Amino acid sequence: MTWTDERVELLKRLWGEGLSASQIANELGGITRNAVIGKVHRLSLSGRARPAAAAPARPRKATAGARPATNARPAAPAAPPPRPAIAGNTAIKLAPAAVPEPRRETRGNGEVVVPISLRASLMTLTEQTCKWPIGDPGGDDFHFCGNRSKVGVPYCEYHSRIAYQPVQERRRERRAAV
DNA sequence: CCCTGATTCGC
DNA sequence: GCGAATCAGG
Repeated sequence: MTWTDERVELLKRLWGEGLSASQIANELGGITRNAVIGKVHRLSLSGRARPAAAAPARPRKATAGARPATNARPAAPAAPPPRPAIAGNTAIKLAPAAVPEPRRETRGNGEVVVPISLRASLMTLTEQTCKWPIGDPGGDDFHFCGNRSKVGVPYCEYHSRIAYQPVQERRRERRAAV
C-alpha cells in the first residue's frame, strides 16, 4: 500500500484521536499495524501526548549481520492518550448486564465511547471482535459489539449464546428425525 | 491469550 | 521510505 497524502492525513487524525495502531491499520486497510507504527515514527508523532523523553541511548547489540532487535523501549514515557471527548459523539449504550467484558473505554455506568472515525467504518472488525450488530442498521448509533470473541467465532461469548440459541430445540427435532 | 507501542534493519 | 520481525510490556 502506498502512503498517499490522504492516507497519511487520516493516519495522523486517527492517531491523534488515540486509536491504536492496529485499529488504524484496518481502518486504512491493506496494511498492518507495524506499517502504521513505522509510519507514525517516521512522521515523528509517536509520543501521542508526551513530547518529553530524549532517547537515552539504547544498548544496541552485536553488530555483524544478525538481526539483534534486542532491547527496545528506553524512551517512550507513554502518557495516557488524550481522550478528546468528541463533540456530538454518540455514546452507545450496552444492553443492561449484557456484554460481559466491556473491554473498551468505558465511562461511568457502562456506556461505551467509540471514536467517530472508528465507527465511521466497520469499526475495527478483526478475527476476534464480536460482530454482533447493535442498534438500527443505518441508524446513527449503529455499531458492533466489539468485544473479544474466540478465534473463529464471530461473536463474543454472550452474543454467541444468543446467536446459537436454538440448539436445544434442534436437538429435540433431530432425535426424532434420525 | 489477547493486546499495546518501539525499535531495528533488510529491502 | 517502508514494514516485517522482534522486543518489551499490560
